[in-house]
Amino acid sequence: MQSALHFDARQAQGDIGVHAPRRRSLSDPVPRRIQTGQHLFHERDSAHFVYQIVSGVVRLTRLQKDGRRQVIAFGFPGDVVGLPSDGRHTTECDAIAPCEILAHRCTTLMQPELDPDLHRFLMQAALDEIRFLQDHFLMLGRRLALEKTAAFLTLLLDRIGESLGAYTLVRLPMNRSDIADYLGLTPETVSRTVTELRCRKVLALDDANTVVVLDPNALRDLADGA
Amino acid sequence: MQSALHFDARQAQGDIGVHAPRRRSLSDPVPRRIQTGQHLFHERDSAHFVYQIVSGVVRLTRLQKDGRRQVIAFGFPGDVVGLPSDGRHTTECDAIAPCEILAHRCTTLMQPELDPDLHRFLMQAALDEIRFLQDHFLMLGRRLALEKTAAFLTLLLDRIGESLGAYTLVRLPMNRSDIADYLGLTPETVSRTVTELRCRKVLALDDANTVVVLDPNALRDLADGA
DNA sequence: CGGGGCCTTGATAACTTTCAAGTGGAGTGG
DNA sequence: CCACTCCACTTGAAAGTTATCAAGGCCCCG
Repeated sequence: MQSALHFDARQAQGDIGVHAPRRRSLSDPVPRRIQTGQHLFHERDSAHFVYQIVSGVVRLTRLQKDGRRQVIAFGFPGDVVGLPSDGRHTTECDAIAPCEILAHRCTTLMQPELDPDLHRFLMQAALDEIRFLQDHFLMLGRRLALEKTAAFLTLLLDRIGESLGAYTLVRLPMNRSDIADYLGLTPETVSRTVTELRCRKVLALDDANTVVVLDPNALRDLADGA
Repeated sequence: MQSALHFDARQAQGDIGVHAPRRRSLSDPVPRRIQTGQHLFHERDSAHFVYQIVSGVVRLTRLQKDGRRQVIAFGFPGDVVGLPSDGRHTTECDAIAPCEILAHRCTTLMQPELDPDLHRFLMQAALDEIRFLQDHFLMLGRRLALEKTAAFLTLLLDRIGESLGAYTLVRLPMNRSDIADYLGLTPETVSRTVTELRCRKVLALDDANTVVVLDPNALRDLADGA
């Protein structure tokens, strides 16, 4: 247990909504800092805020009756997470890296007049989220673990790749289990697949969570089923 | 080829937007009728309308480079389909049963003042769509074909089941390939799985597309991994 | 009556999961 | 500074599940 570290969403919402200074957008004036492992919200929580990731990475998950877990998405800088349905959050959300996060009032979703600019921003975020979730289907729908993993790494490459001379560095903020639960595989299979990609000289690993993409084109081809 | 039957979205949009009488909502005054096999829109089409299904069923798909197809969703009465990202449709959409459909102008998405009620309706539709897509993940993420198929049939049971005395009738508007492409399986595996459910007395089939759910609880248990 | 599409079923191959063991690095305490 | 522990990752072997390839049945329709 790490109750001392546990981030109480209701408490935080109180802080933000009641005590924090406000700007025209009714948003956090400055990003809130969140530590690894802390929760932003839980599934079925009454949703008072949506969250915009400024830095860091969060993990959105759904828990199943039988205890298994599905990772719905990872939230990277620029993403908006916590969009509610029927006034409630639809997933768990916790940080897998230290984050800076802006909170925006949910009321703006259904009341454009409160903040027209923010409202438009959130509408666009919702529409983009739909497209992104559809993209995720193409990954889960792929048949082979190699294709799924290559598609996932391609996504990260485009999203958080850091140029490293001729190659590109991808720092994985999530562990093998997270990737497995995102792709519908087991951690062992993910591990084996990464090993296979390394043997094919598509990747090199500095350590388990630091990937160097040696051959981006080969990676994309594998992702597309070549 | 069935070019005579092919529904040209741009043509239809012209009809709706320019010639059709308008109401306060800028929507179709009466539902437009669509026949099986006709397209509402294609992936990457510039999006001028979103569509509300009044009756019938549509199929939302994404095509892959290698020719494979992922069924993203089926649109049933009450659903809104065609929500755009970056002003473009993100999937193919065609009817798999005769449909009545209302078209709503996309401009309302980003300009609440054009029709506040419709705007709120569409925002809610977008948020609901996000939750629904997340639900779909739990199906695709399941490990066994039996669990996936049971989860899918449970969804249809709740959505379009028709009470039939002690049992519930589910008329499948889609074929085995559609189900397979929705669940990330092959048509053969879907067929075998349905046969298995029939052997277990969970289902009975009138014909291949007419399912009688004999034991809904068993179906739900299987869907949850029991 | 013939053709085509869809569904079903069978046999085999390919793939992934499961179970188990071993490796290595980070953090802790002596 | 070193030994120890823990945890994540990796690797191996066997079992289980699904895909693939192939064939047959059924129904609708021309």
